[in-house]
Amino acid sequence: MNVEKVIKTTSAIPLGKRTIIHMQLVRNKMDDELTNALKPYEVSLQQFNVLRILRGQKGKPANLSTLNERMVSKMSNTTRLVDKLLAKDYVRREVCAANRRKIEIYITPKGNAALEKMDTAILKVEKAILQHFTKTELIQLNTLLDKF
Amino acid sequence: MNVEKVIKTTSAIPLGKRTIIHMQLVRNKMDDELTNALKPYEVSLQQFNVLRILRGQKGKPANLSTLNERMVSKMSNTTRLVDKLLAKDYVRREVCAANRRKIEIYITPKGNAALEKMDTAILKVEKAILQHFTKTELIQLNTLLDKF
DNA sequence: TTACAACAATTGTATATACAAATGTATAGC
DNA sequence: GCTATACATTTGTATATACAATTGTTGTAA
Repeated sequence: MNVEKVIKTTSAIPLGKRTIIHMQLVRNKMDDELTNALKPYEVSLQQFNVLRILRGQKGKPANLSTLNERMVSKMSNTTRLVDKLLAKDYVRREVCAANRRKIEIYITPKGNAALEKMDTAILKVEKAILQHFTKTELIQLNTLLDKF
Repeated sequence: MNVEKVIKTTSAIPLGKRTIIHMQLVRNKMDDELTNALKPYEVSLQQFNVLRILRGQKGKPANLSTLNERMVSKMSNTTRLVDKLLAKDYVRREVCAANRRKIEIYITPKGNAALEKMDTAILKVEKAILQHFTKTELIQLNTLLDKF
C-alpha cells in the first residue's frame, strides 16, 4: 500500500506525518475487510470482539467493566453493545448474586456456534491481510509497534 | 505498548492476530491523542484533514469527490462534513461555472489562520507519539506498512 | 430534439458512538 | 444505624457515520 497513491498526493509528506497517515490507512483497510467478513453473520467487529472475550472466559462470566477493559477498542457504552448480542441469543446476562451492582454475562451455546463460523471467516481475512509478510517481518513489525 | 497488557489477557495470541490487534490499538491511541489536540479548536480529525487538503490546493478549489478521494478516512458524506466547516467560516463553496453539478470548495483566510494554529498542536502530538522512534526505525516501519 | 445513462452532490433514515447525568447498590466512617 | 462516597450499570441526548434513494445536471446516441 502506497500512501501517496491512496490519498492521491504528489507532494512529499514528512516521515513522521507519513507514518501516522500510513497507520491510519492500514487500519482502515483492515477494519473494512474484517467488518465485511462479519457482515453475513450480522455482527459488528466490536460485537465479535466481545464474543471472543466471553469465550475466553471458559464458562466463567464477565461483567461489563471487565469486557470494556479487554476490548480492543474501548467504548463507553458496553451495555447497548451487549443488548444487541442478547437480542440474537448469543449471550445471557444475570445479576451477580454476590454484588448486585454487577451484571454477569455468559456466551450461550448458540453464541459459541455462531462464533466458530465467524472464526473461519475472520481467519481467512487475516491471512489475506498478512499474505505479503514473512514470519520474520511480522515479528519485526510487532517489535516496532511496541515502541508506540 | 504491550498488546497483552492493554487488552488484559494472559493467553498467548497467535502472531497474525496479534499484529492485527496491535495495529488497531496503536491507531486508537493515535486517534485519541490527535482528536484531543484538536478539541480546543472544535474540529474533528476529518475536518482538519479536509482543511489540510484545501490548503494543499494553493488557491485552486476542490470539489467534493476530489476531497473524498484524498481523505485519509474516506466517508460517504463529505457534504455534511463541509457544512460544518462552512458554519465556522473556514471554507467557502461555489457552484462550478463550467459544470454546474460540481461544487467548488475553497479554504478561507479565517480557515487558513485556524489551520495554522492546529498545525502547531498536531505537530506536538505527532512528536510525542513518535518519540521512541529513530529515523531508521521510522523508515523501517514505513517499509513494512507498505506490504499491507 | 429527445430519451437515456452517467455523474456530482444532497437528503433521509437507520445505526453507532461519545459524553454526561441518573439509577441503584455496596462500603466506610462516624 | 445513618450518611456520604464510591462503584457498576443504565439511560438520555447530541453528534457521527453508513448506506440508499433522490435531485439536478451533463453527455451521448438514436
